[in-house]
Parts: sequence; structure tokens; C-alpha cells
Amino acid sequence: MIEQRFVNVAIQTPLYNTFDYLWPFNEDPIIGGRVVIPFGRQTKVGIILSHSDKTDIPTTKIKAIKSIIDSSPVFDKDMLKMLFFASQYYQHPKGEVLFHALPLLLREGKPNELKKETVKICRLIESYSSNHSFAIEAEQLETRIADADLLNRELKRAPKQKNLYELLKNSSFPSIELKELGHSTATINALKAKGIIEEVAIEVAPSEYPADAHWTKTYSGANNALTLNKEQATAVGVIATLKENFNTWLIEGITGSGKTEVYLHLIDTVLKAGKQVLVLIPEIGLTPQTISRFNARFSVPIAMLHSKLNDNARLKAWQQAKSGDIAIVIGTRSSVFTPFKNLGLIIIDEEHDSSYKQQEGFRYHARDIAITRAKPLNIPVILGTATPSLETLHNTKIGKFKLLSLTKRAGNASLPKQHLIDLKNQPLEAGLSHPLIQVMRTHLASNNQVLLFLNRRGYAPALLCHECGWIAECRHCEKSYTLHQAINKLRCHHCDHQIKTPVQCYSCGSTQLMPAGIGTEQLEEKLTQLFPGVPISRIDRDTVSKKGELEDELELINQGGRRIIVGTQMLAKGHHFSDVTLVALLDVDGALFSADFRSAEHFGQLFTQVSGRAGRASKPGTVYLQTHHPEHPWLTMLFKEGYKGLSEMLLKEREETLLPPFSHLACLRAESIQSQLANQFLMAIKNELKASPYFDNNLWILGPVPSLLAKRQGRFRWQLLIQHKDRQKLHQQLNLLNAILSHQTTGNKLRWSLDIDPLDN
DNA sequence: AGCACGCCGACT
DNA sequence: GTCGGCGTGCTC
Repeated sequence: MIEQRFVNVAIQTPLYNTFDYLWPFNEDPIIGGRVVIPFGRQTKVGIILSHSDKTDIPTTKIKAIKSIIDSSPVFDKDMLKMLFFASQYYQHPKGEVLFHALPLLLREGKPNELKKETVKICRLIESYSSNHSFAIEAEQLETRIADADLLNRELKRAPKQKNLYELLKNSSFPSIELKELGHSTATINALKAKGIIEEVAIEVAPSEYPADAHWTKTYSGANNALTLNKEQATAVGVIATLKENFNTWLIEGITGSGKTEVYLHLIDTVLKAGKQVLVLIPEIGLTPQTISRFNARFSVPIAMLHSKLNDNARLKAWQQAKSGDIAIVIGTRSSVFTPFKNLGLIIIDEEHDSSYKQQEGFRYHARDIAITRAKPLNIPVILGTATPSLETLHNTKIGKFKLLSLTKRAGNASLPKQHLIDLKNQPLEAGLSHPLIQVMRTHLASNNQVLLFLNRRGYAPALLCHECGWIAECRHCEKSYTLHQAINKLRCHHCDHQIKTPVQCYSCGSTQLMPAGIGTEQLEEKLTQLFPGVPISRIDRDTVSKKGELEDELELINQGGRRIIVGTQMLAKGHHFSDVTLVALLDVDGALFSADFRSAEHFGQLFTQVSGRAGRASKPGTVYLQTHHPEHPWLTMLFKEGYKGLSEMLLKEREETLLPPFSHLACLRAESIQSQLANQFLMAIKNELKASPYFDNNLWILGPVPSLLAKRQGRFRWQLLIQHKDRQKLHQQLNLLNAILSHQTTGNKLRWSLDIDPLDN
């Protein structure tokens, strides 16, 4: 009897099961390797998960693997295990999760080979090389010596050329990529002209470095490291001594306390141990300053994974991290799936940042994935932020994470002084109160810069009829259009719809249409009137949409070419302005009365981050906040005890109301063109769930309720909030929910998605 | 998600 | 007569 072999394969498809195939080859299947398979009428790429000599699938259905792509796995055991866990945790199909973790070219079945590169190198012309191991005949030896004498004479008055010649002669590499070593083209050309060296283009595979040139062998410590203060040194010391253990550390460091310097010192100790480092940063956090800071500090190969990288570069970084040729990977959310040969440390900067959560498809949280990855590797994870998320803070309290605080600002810079301006009954000029305008004048008069934060782009958030009260609304989203006066258009900020600004009211025909509310465009206009001749910079998605425009504008600001800076959310992160002495938040009242239970937390984080943009040792900063509710408890707490105090207060509230992190959430969302379909679908699901014999009565189901944005792009959106005090039990119920969902035939009239640990609700 | 099959309206 | 609309069902 002939032994049959079968393999279980994951395929990129929204199906929750994996598929068995006949293994028609003599060689053994490689777990985690890719294969080409027939799938329905299509041909697809699959990943082998396991193999066996039997299958439950009837033999008539079984098809054979078409071909083998990989001779070694694209995922190692740890990675596969982590991805299986993620698939289960986020209730997302295995195939989708696995393929999501691969670079695009590998998903498509392209070979996983290190692409050879053409490198221009210089080397000694044969007769001048001393690196021959074969026997040299006597007369050849004599000419060789003569050549050497000639060389010495010829290069006597050209020390740089001689230097280069000696380097090539004595180096363990017979050839060298010269630009890297800083030899001028003049030196190279001179030696070329003398017929001593030649320039050739050769093909090299990135991993074929001579073993002694690999960074693990050559790394001898960081360059230009700064001296740490006591707190920083303690943090580095504590983490470094435990770096062979899994631990999640929260470095809670106020703005300017030098978190990054702590990261850099720790990276140094990990690199010295020959291990690699993964640094995760928020979506817009990869500034040119960050890049140059890392490059200046570490003479090791570093990969920066940003959104504008092409597929080949992405694949190359993936391969080089996997082979161990790259020492440090710095990247956004998706970089958490980068494979490593010998990972020694994961750093997550600005841990509270919501861009770590994927908001569509496979809705993972990169911070939580990072922690699951680090555990079996027994390596530390470092979360750094001035404003920790309540989840993280809670984890430090229950001892799951270890807390390290940095409370001192570098160079003894003091924290900005904070003031509230009560807007009640105040006359306003484009949202600016007179006291604020006065303060601005004094700061500008002493030659300082002023930063105004207004989280609303455009001219005005609404266009209103003065006679009948009609508001111009996007019919796809049922939200008011934002007026963009410069382009004379009304734009919907929830979908891409835009129309020409109407001259007449659609309802009563009146021509008395007026902008309502203030956006950055209007604020900028007003400022040019209030402060004639003062150069203003407006930074929002409308003014700095193209790549590099933001950098150029920031450069201009830091050179002193701008005096007033107006900006949205974009300004809250990363960039520091050392000549800004006044920061003002113009209108944050919306955040105080939002329906989202995370609103207070996010507001506290935003306020703290924006405040941190200003001031330095010699020029202390001042922060003003305008509000109609100066007595609001969140503001009172924030001004009295800062984010620390606010977050403690909010944690207590969450505990009393049993909201995360004191319970766990999942959100089932549905949307449909038909107004009631999504609502009815969710109701039916809820009923079926409750009718199940496995239903847990401690599971709370809230809804169906309309989403915060109840209509978007012409679709009505509803949601079901699912909550349980116990994480494990929530997941048992989610498995049940998923079983119900998977036998649902919804067709294309309705779209649904399940979000575990949702951030927006 | 693809991709087929299948059953009803306006066209060279 | 048939081209093609998208409803439904399947993928080892």
C-alpha cells in the first residue's frame, strides 16, 4: 500500500478554516513554507501549517499541491504560534492574519531570495595585490618588489592615495566600497589614472558579507552618547540587568525628560550582546530628526519602515532583519510582524498613540502583539510615553507591567505655567479672547513664537442660513459640510464629497448664508488682521499635504521665519519648537462633552502633548486654555495635578462604571445602504446569541445602537457593544458569536466587522 | 474575497 | 434570439 501524505494549508481568504491538500512530492513538507495550490478555479499561494498521513476530507475533494515555493520557512515556530494566537484573539481568519504579516511580494508568491545587488567597488589591479595565496615564482616576486618600490616613490607626495593603497593592500577585504569610507573621488581617480586600482561593478548578495565585517562582530558601542541623569541611569540599569527576561516596562517620562536617551542606551547594551532591536513609533513619528539621531548614534545597519517605502525595499528589509544583517528596525504599526534572527528588545514609543491599533480588516493592536511576541523570546518590551493609556497604567498597578518614572526635564527646564481663560460672555475674534490676544502681543513683543492649537481645519465647520437656520449637510453622512473658503467649496470631512459653495439657501432661497464656527483657515485670516506684518504658519492637512512640505515648514519655523503657528492635531506629536513660549488651545469644549468614554483620556493626552511643545531651559513656556467650562472636573484636575492626577481619577471612574480596563469590550459593527437592515441584522444576531445554550448571562450586550457617526458614505451604521468582566469568558462568547456569524448569509447588502478591544465607540 | 452558475430585462 | 444584471453558493 502506498502511503499518502497530506498537508494543512492557510490561504488568503476570508474563510475561517484551513485546507487539506495531497502532498505529491518525495521531499518532506516544510512547516511555515509557501506552496502554490489550486483553490476553486483559482491558483493561490498557501502556507503549510502541518502535515499528516490522514485527512477528514473525502478523497474526491482533495486536490494536490501544485508546486513548492520555499526551501525554508517564511515563519519560524514562534512567529506561527504568535500569529495563531492573534487570529484567535482578534477573531480574524488564520489565512488573512498570516498573509498580513508578510511583505506584499511574498504574499504574491515571489521568491524569498536575497536579491543580488550591483555595488561599485574599487580594488587593486592584480599585479599590485599582495593577497595571493598561491606560490609566486621567483622572477615574478622580483618584479613585484620592484613594483612596490615604484609605488612607494610614486605615492610619497600623495599621502591620501598612499593611505588608500595601504588600506586595500592590508585589508581583509581585497576590495572596498569607497564612498562609505569617505575617500574622495579625487583620490580614487588619481590612483585609477596611475593604473594601481580599478573600479568594477560586482553582484553581491546582502548576506554574503565576510563574517568579520558583520555588525555583530564590528559593533563597539554607541557614538556621542549623552550623560544620563540619575533617573535615566536607574532606568537603564534596572532594565539592562533584566534584559534576558521577559518584562513589560512602562517608562513614564514627562516631555523633555529624555526618554529617547534611555532607549538609546538600552539599545546599545542589546547591540553589544549581538541582538537585534525593534522600535515601534506612531504613524507620523518618523521625523528626519529621529532618523539622523539613530544613524549618528549607531554605526550598524538600520532599516526605517515608513509608509512610502516600495515593495522591493520592504521585502529587502524583511529579509535582512530575518537573516540578522540588519541590527535595528524602526517602523510603524505593521513593523511588529518583522521577523528577526535574534531579537533582543522591543521599544514602543508613545505607547498611548491610537495609530498602533489597526482600524480595518485585521484589527490588531501593535503594542499587545509586541508583548505576545516578546514573551516566548524572553526579552523586554519598553513602553514609553508622557501620557500612558489607562490600560497600561492599570497594568502597572496590578503588577503586570513594571513602572519607571522620569520626572526631571533635561537642563533643568521648568514645566510650562498653565492658565485657564473663561470664555463666558467674552467677545471673541475668530475664537480668540481679548485676554489671549493681549498675552500673544507680549510674547511676540519679546521676540518669541506663539503656537495656537485648533483641531478644526477649513474656514468654518458649518454653513448656516441666517434667515431659516438651514445647515448645509452632506447627504451621504448627514453631517454638516466644512466651508473651505480659499477654494470656494464645501467639503465633507467624513467622506470625500465636496460641492461648490452655494450662494442661496437650499431650503428658503435666501442669500444670507453665513459661516458658523471657526476653523484654522479663518483663524489665520483673522490673525493677519490682528497682527499685521507678523509671519504666520498654518499647519494642517490642507496646507501640508505633500511629502516634505511639513518638514520644510517646520524648518522655516525653527529658523525663526514664522512667529505665529496655527495648527491642528498634526502639531501635537513629535515636533518641538524651542522658541515657542506661548501655547494656546482655543476650543476643546467639544472633548469635554463627547459620547465616547475615552474622550477624557484622549483630551488629557492631547493637552499634555500640546503643552509639551513649548519652552526650554532659558525660555520657560506658558500654556493657555480657553473654555466655557473652567469649573469642569477634568480641567480642574488636569490643572491641579496634571495628566497623572486626571488619569488616576478616570481610572477610578472606569472601575465604578465597569468600563475598560475593568472589563473587556468587543464591538460588532454593521452597515447597509438600506436604513434598517444593519439594525435588524444586529438584533437577529443578538437574539440568536442569547438563545444559545452556551450563552453566558454575565455577558452584557448593549445595542443595537447607531454608531457615533450614524451615517457615512451613504451607509447607515449600527453597532452592538459586547462586554464581559472576564477576558477569557468574553473570548468564549466571541467564539460562539463567530460561529453564529459564519453561517450567516448576508450577501452584499450588508457589511459587518468585529472589533476586539475597540478604541472608538 | 473571487469566481462560477443561474435566472430575468433591453438590445445589435 | 443573447448580452449582462447581480443574487447565491462554494472553495480542501
